[in-house]
Amino acid sequence: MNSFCHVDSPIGRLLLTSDGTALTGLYMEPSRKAQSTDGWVQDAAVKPLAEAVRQLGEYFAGSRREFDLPLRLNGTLFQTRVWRELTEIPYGTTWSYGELAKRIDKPSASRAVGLANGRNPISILVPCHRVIGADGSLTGYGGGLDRKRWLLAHEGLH
Amino acid sequence: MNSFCHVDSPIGRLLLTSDGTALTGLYMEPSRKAQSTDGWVQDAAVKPLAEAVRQLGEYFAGSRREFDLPLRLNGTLFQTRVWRELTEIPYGTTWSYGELAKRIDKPSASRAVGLANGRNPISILVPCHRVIGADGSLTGYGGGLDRKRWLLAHEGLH
DNA sequence: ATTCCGAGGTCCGAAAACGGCGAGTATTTG
DNA sequence: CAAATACTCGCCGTTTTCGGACCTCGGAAT
Repeated sequence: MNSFCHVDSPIGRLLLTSDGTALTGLYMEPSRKAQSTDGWVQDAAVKPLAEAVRQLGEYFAGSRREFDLPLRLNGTLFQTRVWRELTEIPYGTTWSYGELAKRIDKPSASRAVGLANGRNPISILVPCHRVIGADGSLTGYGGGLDRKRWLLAHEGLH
Repeated sequence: MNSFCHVDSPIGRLLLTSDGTALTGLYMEPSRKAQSTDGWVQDAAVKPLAEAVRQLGEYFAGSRREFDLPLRLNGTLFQTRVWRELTEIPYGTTWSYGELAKRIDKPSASRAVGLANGRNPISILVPCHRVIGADGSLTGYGGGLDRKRWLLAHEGLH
């Protein structure tokens, strides 16, 4: 049973989704890639949703640097490898797309990494905002570069 | 919840599947198009399965000529039209692929009908064995021509 | 800084291949 | 001469394949 809920944050309202046992999505609104919730149930009491809301509150308050929550990442083999690797980037740290590519043994797939990055279904918790260009430029972000900048600044960078 | 069960018959062991409310498949074993039952539950007590087993017993015993059971047919628009039309063919009767094609208002799609026929997920209950070539030849059958021959003979033909 | 090009995974549309056919001609048989 | 086979070709929904385009890059050359 799929459920969802919303939560407000310094970077706008967030949409969280869950299959009941794990968190399956975290989308920023408004955003082009708005997830459709047709036929889903709005229920903030679902365990993964409630837990995510709590940890996000602590993250934005500055008292939490790591998340501990079951995530379910649905994607191609390559995408899930990228997304899992993303969760290895420490708080307040940035990697380049190329570094991430090397980490998953595809040293020349940095551009494909960017593509997979853009498909990340769980923003913030899977910290795709911590990946920037090799020259230090932010290059892009699903929720808009402003939010990427905000998140990195919030983690003490720049 | 998907469940399945097996039943023996004069033409070999049959695999039956159900989504809990209707019958979703009937496959002959061994067969190339063996359905995978990964993650499914073996439970012959599920209503549609138990009912199908009972009616199949009567069919093979010769005391039943029509089936009465909820079926769920998953396929393309064209396929479901073909499969539904198949259930209109009376016991002990054969149609040609071309006749069936005319019946669904696609008089020149006899070859496509053959294709859809081969994809029939519920053998016997959706009697694709009652369709033969315009010249009377059996032409083909998912479970093998021997079984097609047997079924037609069982229904008093040839 | 800017431009150029090669890299690789994914998506999308077009095109071709693939059959459980059938009708119409050829070719073979008694 | 029939009548039974054999071949050819058009038929059409589905599946598979293939070729480009796209993109949150990076390094080398201007």
